[in-house]
Amino acid sequence: MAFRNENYVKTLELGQAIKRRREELGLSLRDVADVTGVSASTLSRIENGTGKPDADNIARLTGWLDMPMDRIMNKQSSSSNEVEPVIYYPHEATPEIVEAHLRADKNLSPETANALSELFRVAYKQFSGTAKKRK
Amino acid sequence: MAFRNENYVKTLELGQAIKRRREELGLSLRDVADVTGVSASTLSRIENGTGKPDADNIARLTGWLDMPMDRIMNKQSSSSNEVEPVIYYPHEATPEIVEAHLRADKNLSPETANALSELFRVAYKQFSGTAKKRK
DNA sequence: ACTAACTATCCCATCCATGAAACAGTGTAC
DNA sequence: GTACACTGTTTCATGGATGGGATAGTTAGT
Repeated sequence: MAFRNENYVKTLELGQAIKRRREELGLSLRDVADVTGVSASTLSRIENGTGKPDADNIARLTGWLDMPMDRIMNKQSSSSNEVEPVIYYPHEATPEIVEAHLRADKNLSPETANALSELFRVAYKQFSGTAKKRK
Repeated sequence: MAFRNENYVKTLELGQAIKRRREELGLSLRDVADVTGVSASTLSRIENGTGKPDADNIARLTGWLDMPMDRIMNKQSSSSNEVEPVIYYPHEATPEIVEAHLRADKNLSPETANALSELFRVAYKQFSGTAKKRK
C-alpha cells in the first residue's frame, strides 16, 4: 500500500487560464511578463503545458489572475473534510483589468488610455455597490 | 520600476508549520516522508528553511497539513487597489485635459474624440464628488 | 563493552525550471 | 521593394531542488 498521495499541480489548467486571460486582454507574452515578472519564454512553456512552473511563478501568475492557488492544485487533505470546490470568475471587469487592456491597445495614446481608464474607474466606483452579485 | 511583484512563497512559515505538526504527532521525518511522498532529506531542508520547495511538494505538504496554499504565499492580487499601475500618469484627469488629449490623439477620429470627451465630461460632473484619485 | 534501530543532517549526481538571446513568422510603415 | 517592430517559440548555459545514500548522534537491549 505504501502511500498514495495524489497531490500535485494541475499545470495545464493554469496555463489555459493564463492564456485565456491574456488573450482576453489582448496582451502579448512580453506584456504579461513585464507585469508579473515571469519571463516570456517561461510563460510560453506554461501556457503550452510544458514542464512544471516553480512555486514563485505560480504565486505570481495566480496573483495576476486573482485566482486562489488551490484552484490549480489537486489536493487531498489528510483530515478528509471535503473542501468546497472553488469556482473561479475570471471575467469581472475591474478597473485594473480595463486599464491593462486599454494600455495594451497600441491604437490608443497613453493619454487616451489613461483618460478612459479614469472614466471607467469613476463609473465602476459609482455602480459597484449596486451591481455587486457574485456568489 | 517596470513592475513590482511581491508574490512569493513564504517557505519558512511552511517549514515551521510542518515541524510543529510533525512534532505534535510525534512523527519522524521519515514517517512524514512516507505519508506525503516528500523525501526525508527534502523535508529536513524545508523545515530548516533551506531553499525553496517545488510546487508539487508544497501541494503534498499543505495537503497533509490540510492548509490552504495561499496561506504560505505572499499574494498581491491584480484587483487590489494598492497595486501600483505599471505606468503612472500623474496628471489630473479633468475634462479639459482629457478633451485635449483625445483631440491630440491622431488615432481617433474627431467624432470619436468628441463623443468620448462629452462622455467623460458628463461622468466627471456626475461623479467628481465620489471619485477618488490614485496615489 | 557491542550491536541494532532509530534519529536528523549532509553530500552528491541527476534532473529540470529558468531567463536571456536567437530564431522564424507576421504585419506595418516608409 | 526594404527595413522595422512586433509576435510566439526554441535553444542554451546556469542555477538549484531533488532523493538516495553516507554520516554522525542517540537510545535501548543484550
